[in-house]
Amino acid sequence: MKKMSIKAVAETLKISTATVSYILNGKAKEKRISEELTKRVLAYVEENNFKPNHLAKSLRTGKTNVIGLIVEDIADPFFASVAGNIENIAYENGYKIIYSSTKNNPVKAKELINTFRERNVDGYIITPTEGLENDINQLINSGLPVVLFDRNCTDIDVSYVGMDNFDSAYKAVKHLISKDYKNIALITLDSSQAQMIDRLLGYEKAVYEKRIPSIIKKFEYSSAKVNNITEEIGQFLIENPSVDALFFATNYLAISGIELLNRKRIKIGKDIGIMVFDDNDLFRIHQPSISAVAQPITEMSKQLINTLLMHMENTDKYDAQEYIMPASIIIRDSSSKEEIA
Amino acid sequence: MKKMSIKAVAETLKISTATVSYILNGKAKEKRISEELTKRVLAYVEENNFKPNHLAKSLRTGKTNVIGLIVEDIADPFFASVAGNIENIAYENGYKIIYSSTKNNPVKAKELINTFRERNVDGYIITPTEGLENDINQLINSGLPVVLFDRNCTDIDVSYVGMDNFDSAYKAVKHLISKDYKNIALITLDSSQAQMIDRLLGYEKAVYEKRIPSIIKKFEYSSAKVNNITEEIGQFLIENPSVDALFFATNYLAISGIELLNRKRIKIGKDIGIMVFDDNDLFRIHQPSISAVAQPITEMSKQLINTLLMHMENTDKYDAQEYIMPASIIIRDSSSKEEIA
DNA sequence: TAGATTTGCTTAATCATTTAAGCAAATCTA
DNA sequence: TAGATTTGCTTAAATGATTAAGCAAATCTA
Repeated sequence: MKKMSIKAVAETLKISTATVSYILNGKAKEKRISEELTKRVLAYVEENNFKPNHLAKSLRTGKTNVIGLIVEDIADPFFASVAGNIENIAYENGYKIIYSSTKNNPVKAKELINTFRERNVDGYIITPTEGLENDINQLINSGLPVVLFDRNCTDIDVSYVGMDNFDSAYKAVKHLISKDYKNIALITLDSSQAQMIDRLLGYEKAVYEKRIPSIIKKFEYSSAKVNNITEEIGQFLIENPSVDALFFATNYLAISGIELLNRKRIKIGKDIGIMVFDDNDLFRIHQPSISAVAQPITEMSKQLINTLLMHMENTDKYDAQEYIMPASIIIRDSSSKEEIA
Repeated sequence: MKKMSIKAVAETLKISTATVSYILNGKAKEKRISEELTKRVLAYVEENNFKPNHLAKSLRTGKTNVIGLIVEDIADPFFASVAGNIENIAYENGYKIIYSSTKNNPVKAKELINTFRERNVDGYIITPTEGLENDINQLINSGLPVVLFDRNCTDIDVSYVGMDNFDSAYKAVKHLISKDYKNIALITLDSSQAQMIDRLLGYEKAVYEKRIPSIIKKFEYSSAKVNNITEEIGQFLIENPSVDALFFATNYLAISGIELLNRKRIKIGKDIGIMVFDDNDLFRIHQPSISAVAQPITEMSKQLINTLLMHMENTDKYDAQEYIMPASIIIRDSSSKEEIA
């Protein structure tokens, strides 16, 4: 079986490549190719299972039908779940996805944007690291479709899909307060990322309102190795014995924290209240179950890919859009002092 | 800033495109380009941050530097973790990864292989569905590098990276037996996939050896919606009251099972022993913690990508290789009847 | 029936690279 | 010093598509 190309097809059918190309691209009518020939070509192509070379097509048209997905870490359940959700809609629309993880490293993030540009991806979905504003602006100024998610970049007119971190943090802490916890510590990252700042501000609004102390423990992102976190949280609890509830600003901080509490036999719920940002199976199954702020992953993913597809279809007019989705506070055992049977 | 190309570079430097191309591809010496000109070109290219068009390069050379990753579900923690692990090594070697999920649907899997072929990916990493033998054979016969993982295809001479499902299932069940559980049920999928069959055979070897009953509950993969599973397991336990331990053949079956046991207030460890295939954070953090067969994800991922890279570098000689990695049985609270403090 | 229009294609440029083959000038050889 | 070799490049074909422009034959118009 010799290698097929439009040229080869044209030669065997004794017509020109242009004709074949027009027919394959559904422009037969428009280009006044006779119905008879159109049928003949389509039949031959079908029969021989010929597919035009995608690279040549991309080279000529400048479209690769590839979407670049740049997340903090593809192995993280939250991002993996988003990846799984956007995949369907992307594939239905003829797009493939190429992914990569920044590990929150701005240098790596910049590199990734550059390699994706070199690869001529048609659109970008990005969870930006700090200091990525310029690079993202360059994409936009080059007319490339971009949608940010999970965390926004301030001062850039770019589409964004995320959730209301401020409000959901506020509500989550208010829930803890309503359950009579009075010394609620926020366990978070030392980060200037918008979503982290919003979570912190939501926490502070809730504690200030009720005039209870603001107790904040910040971790360096770089030192975020699980072992360290577990121990540092232990140390923190020893130094702050009054603390009666913990509000974790991220998933993995919470996992380390829960591990510590279990190890120390501190009773979650009864001895210490827990609330976590970003739900996952683990928190639902844990005994006692862990209250969490659940991001609307499915809805966010849909909005994300649809917004990007919209941008890719209208590259002429640029119209950045923001979607701030509401989170739901899932109340479970860990935020109630009542004894669990 | 006008659009750059090798042609544009050549024109401004008043030399030919061939010269520029040779220099950029490190063939200056070989092609006897003077050192002076080489430096001049490299300096110009560096200064103007010129990168040759990847599509044109791919079209000409037939290499895209893209790896196709086809897994059951990218949102599954196990596959997400593998995706994260292979990413690094792939990127270091100049490869990007495009992923997609089969959802265990053979039709979709075939389609994916075809679209990846159309996209001219340089190599394939695949967790095959059932009935994918022909498609994989076609890839191999076309000289395309393929590595399977997680589950093998019988009767195909193809590279494979996986773990010893038979032996680890056997050991896991033997551990339960040693803890004095006498009616151990296997909760698995109704699947003809090699890894599932091996897990079943490992289970059966262990129970036959000790002359204890073989009790097997099989789920249709298609019916694998979380709610159903939870209820069906409940029903199964009612119908088989003698069962005193559960060995879950997959991750998500276990999650549903644990959810049910917790809901029914059946004490894990004490009332019923638990062992799970495929460890994850959840099982470590759960109270009581859940014993699991842990796949060596990092090692497998490394082997996977390195084997593929090896194949991609030696497309002339084909030499299929199998790596069966040992799993570790992680013994936690759930497989011991001792009371947990 | 002559000119205009429509039909049904084809020609050839273009996208941006790689690479075999070629060729003049410089240098070597004997 | 004439022929051979080496140096340092260039020419041009090829990769496989898309698409504006063109062109002969058929049909319409008045």
